[in-house]
Amino acid sequence: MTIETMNIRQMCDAFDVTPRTLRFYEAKELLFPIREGQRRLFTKRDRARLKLILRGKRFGFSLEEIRQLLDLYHMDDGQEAQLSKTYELAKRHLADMEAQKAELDEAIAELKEQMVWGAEKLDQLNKEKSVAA
Amino acid sequence: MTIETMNIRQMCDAFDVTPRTLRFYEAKELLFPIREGQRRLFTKRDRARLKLILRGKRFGFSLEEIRQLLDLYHMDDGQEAQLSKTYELAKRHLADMEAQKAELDEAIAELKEQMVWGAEKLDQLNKEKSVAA
DNA sequence: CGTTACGTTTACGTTAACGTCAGCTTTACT
DNA sequence: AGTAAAGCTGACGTTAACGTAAACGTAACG
Repeated sequence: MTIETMNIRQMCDAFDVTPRTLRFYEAKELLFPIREGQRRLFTKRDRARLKLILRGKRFGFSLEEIRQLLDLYHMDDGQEAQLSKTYELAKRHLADMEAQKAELDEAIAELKEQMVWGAEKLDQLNKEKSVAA
Repeated sequence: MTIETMNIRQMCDAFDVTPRTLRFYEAKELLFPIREGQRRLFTKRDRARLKLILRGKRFGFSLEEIRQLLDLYHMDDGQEAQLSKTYELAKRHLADMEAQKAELDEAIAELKEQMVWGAEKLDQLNKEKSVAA
């Protein structure tokens, strides 16, 4: 069975972030650890959110953008008031990500081409060297 | 026939950036516009580089990382000294981008799933409304 | 019971990537 | 010649996302 809650150190080790980062995310209302006295306890929900946060960052979204998106993933059945708004936001992000994917594919192709060129050049240099030897 | 060189305003309009940005990139040695008196003239080479810069930024690379990568694209046949180093760097970036692509695919799939859930919820809310009417 | 380890709050510091503004040239009209 | 437009060079300001350090709490260990 997996641990229900984690302290700050366990979180840091699990996700490779600093305590400062976790406190910062809490201050920005991206995470909501519960308190045991004054210590923070991070729940399964916090861990799911953190995973999404870190992923979002890798794709170049700001913490504020991510915060809004998290609502879609953690919308409890109570407050569907903003659901429609959140849904629109998600649609925009999805479009964003798909555009990013298309461009990424192109960039990868181009870089590969350049590297073929580079490999040829390197090969050529090595041949010259072995002739000189 | 395409224009050989562009002034700063034409560049800004073409790439949707500010003059400050172009001067900043020059200061950081990412661009090397020639001078006509004190005015900058951006060549075809500068335009190619700027395109790569902006693309790199969208993938979350820092300007410094991008600056180093640009060497691979604009290595003239003279200074192949650093070619091998640059090649290694490009390999790392390529791996980076392919990892990013894999994760992006996953993220897109997950977000889509969430949106299906959201769509169902929205549908449900609309039905309740029309019953009430 | 002292101290070591882990955690907390508060607050100022830092870096990247520009924005903004002042003051000066140069070019383009009229 | 006068002046408006476009560009230039500093130089200081700004925002996001943390880093870092001080000063304190508390819980367990020897």
